[in-house]
Amino acid sequence: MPRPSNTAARRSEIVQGLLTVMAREGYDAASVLKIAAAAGLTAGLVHYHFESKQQVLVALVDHLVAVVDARASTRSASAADARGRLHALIDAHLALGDDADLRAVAAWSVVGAEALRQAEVQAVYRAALEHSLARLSELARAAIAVGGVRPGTRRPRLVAAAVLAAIEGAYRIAASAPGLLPEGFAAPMVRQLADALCEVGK
Amino acid sequence: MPRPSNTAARRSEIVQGLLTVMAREGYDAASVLKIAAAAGLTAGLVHYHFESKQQVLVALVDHLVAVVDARASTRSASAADARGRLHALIDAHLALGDDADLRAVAAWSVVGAEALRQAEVQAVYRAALEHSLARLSELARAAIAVGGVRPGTRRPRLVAAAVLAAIEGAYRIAASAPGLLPEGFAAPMVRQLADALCEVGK
Amino acid sequence: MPRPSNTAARRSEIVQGLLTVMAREGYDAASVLKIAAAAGLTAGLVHYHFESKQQVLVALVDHLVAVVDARASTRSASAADARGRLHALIDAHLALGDDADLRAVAAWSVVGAEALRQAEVQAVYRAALEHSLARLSELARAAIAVGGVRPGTRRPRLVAAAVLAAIEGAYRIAASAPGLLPEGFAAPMVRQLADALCEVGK
Amino acid sequence: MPRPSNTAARRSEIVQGLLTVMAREGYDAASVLKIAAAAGLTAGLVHYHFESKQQVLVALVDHLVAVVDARASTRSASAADARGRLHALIDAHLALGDDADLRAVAAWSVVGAEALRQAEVQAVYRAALEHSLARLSELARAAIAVGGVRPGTRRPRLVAAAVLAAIEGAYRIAASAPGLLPEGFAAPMVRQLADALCEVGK
DNA sequence: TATGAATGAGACTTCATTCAT
DNA sequence: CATGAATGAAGTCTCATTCAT
Repeated sequence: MPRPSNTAARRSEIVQGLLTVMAREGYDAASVLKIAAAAGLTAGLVHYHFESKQQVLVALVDHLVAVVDARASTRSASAADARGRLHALIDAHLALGDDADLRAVAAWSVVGAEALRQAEVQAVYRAALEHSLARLSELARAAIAVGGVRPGTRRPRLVAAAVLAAIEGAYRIAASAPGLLPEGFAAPMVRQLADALCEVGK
Repeated sequence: MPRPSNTAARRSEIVQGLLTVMAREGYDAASVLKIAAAAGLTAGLVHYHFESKQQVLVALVDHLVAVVDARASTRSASAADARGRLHALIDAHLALGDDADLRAVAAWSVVGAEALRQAEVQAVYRAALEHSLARLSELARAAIAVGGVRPGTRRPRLVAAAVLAAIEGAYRIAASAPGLLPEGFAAPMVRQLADALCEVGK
Repeated sequence: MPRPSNTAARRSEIVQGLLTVMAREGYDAASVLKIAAAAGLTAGLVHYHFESKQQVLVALVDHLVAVVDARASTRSASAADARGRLHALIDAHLALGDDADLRAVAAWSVVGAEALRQAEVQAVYRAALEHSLARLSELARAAIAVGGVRPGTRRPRLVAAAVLAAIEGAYRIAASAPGLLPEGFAAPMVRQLADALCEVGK
Repeated sequence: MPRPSNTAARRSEIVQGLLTVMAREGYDAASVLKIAAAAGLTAGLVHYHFESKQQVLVALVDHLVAVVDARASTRSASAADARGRLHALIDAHLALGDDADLRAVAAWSVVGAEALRQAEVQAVYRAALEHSLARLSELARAAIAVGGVRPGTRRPRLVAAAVLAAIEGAYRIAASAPGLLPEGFAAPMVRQLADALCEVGK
């Protein structure tokens, strides 16, 4: 009679531990000992559930992407039109409502830097950006098309790229220069940016 | 007769060493030994010219900011109008003409992550962003004002923030997900973004 | 009705697991996890059947000795004379017919090194050598005695020691410098060595 | 003005440290900390002078081979004839005069076991055996040739192999089953073995 | 100024062993 | 009997920093 595994739960706890520590101190300073302590576990156990510290980071990236995806689905459902869905996607990325979000933003900032060095992290980071870019492109196309115009493929892609860059930049600024932009400023800013570029594109 | 001091030159070499290594491997992995080797020096000498490794990083940030500033001055001089000067500033940030630029972009990406942990780095990183933000604001105001309109203070600030976020985001994407956006895409994209927001603001 | 115990079978599987892993990676690198995996079991189970990893090693030594003994009995039975029985004992040690033998040779090599550190292993290793030495002595005496001569006690002991050393050395060379001596070279070599020393001793 | 390097001396001290500890506890148990302590140094310094623990082992093998070679040269010089030179080479290997020799024997025993696992160690161990084998072959040929006989190539090679195996085996037995053979027994035993095989070969 | 040896702390990781289930 | 989660110690190695020369 096999004992029920608690691996999934433990892995999740460990990922949260990394999220917490990494948001505060970066990846290298997030020692396995600190990660474990933040999760209320021992260091050895981290390596029982993960092959290496790097694998914890990869799992964390997966988690962060999943959270944004889930938020996007929820918000998108209650949007009235294409422009509304574009805004919903932007908001899903830039929602900074609570502590958890702030930690996630800081962590995402670190992930980008870590992608420079670790091939596997770069792959998953890049995949996340590609995913966002594709969805943004699609929504931008629909938003521009409103009113019967049939946009080409270039304009939506430019809008998507601009929105994605602004989102990533807003993350960075919020995490690394806190208070430089007023709280709650990011989402409306990027929405206006998207609107302006869509408008001009018509 | 005392030897002439070569401290300034040595400091500059060391900063370049950090730039090179950090662009490739991040800050923590940029050991003093590697930095020294990249500069053709020995590890001990780094600590003769800098109090700590962190001080080298601070010096590097200063250097990166100075390079962008110098480039902005040059380009701005040959601009015809307010919009041209805004474009010049954007281009100064996003010029990615050669290897040195690519290394600088990657390094700047790492600086942002390091700002999360080191108060002194955060201060200088933040100061750099504030500096850019102020100049962008000013130029945006002038660009919007063209035609006799007198914009308020909010709109230019929003344009500046959007441009700054897009620039920082473009850095990140170029460094951490190379090839995701086509080469040479960033500068025109941000220029169009700025134009669109200025236009709508009129 | 209690389940019939499978302890004996399990212990044997575990010993085989250690044999396999140790031949490849040495004793320290043969972690309990690897031993268990090689036997298709789990790590916890190893400690249910053995008090410690060291006890598995002791059991392995017993196993290796038993295998050689059994082989010696078989071969000795079909030998015509004293010299033939001496050759049979040599062959029993140096038979390297299949993979199992090669693993055993490598493992025995590691056992010798481990005997340096672990008193209990040294005791059982030494007992095995004493056992071989005694039998070799006895057979050497009989071989020398052929023709009516009555050898003293020194000569047979020297022959036995030389044969034993050559056997142990052949193990070592076969395991740690594979291919240095041609395959199948060891047994005839030691037989000739034994013959020559017996001859001279007459 | 370059400071004089003490690296050579330090490396030698570290190698001696490994020799001491390894003779007592084997290779895996010879932690870098213990090696350093045995040499009166700190653990970090070991890695300053050696790339890895394995490299210390390789250096130790080189050292052990060099010691035997030097001893062989000395003894060989005062030998009267071919047989004498063969005896000198045997004695050079099996001299067990002092503590240093005993440690060396135990260490060599461990080296053989380690050669099973580490390719680089195997290479250097094998090279050492090949070197000995070639010299033994040559001397055996000369010893057999005494009296005008011209031996083939097979017989000397067999003598050399037997002698080498007996030497390696004697090492093993001396190290791992101390006292099993009387002290000072090994060298005469192998000399007689060599003589007997040469005699028969004529 | 410059070198390179030296230190000591701390990082990641592995592992024998225990134990609740 | 068997599993697999959990622990705690220990191991190798890296590194910023110091200092005699």
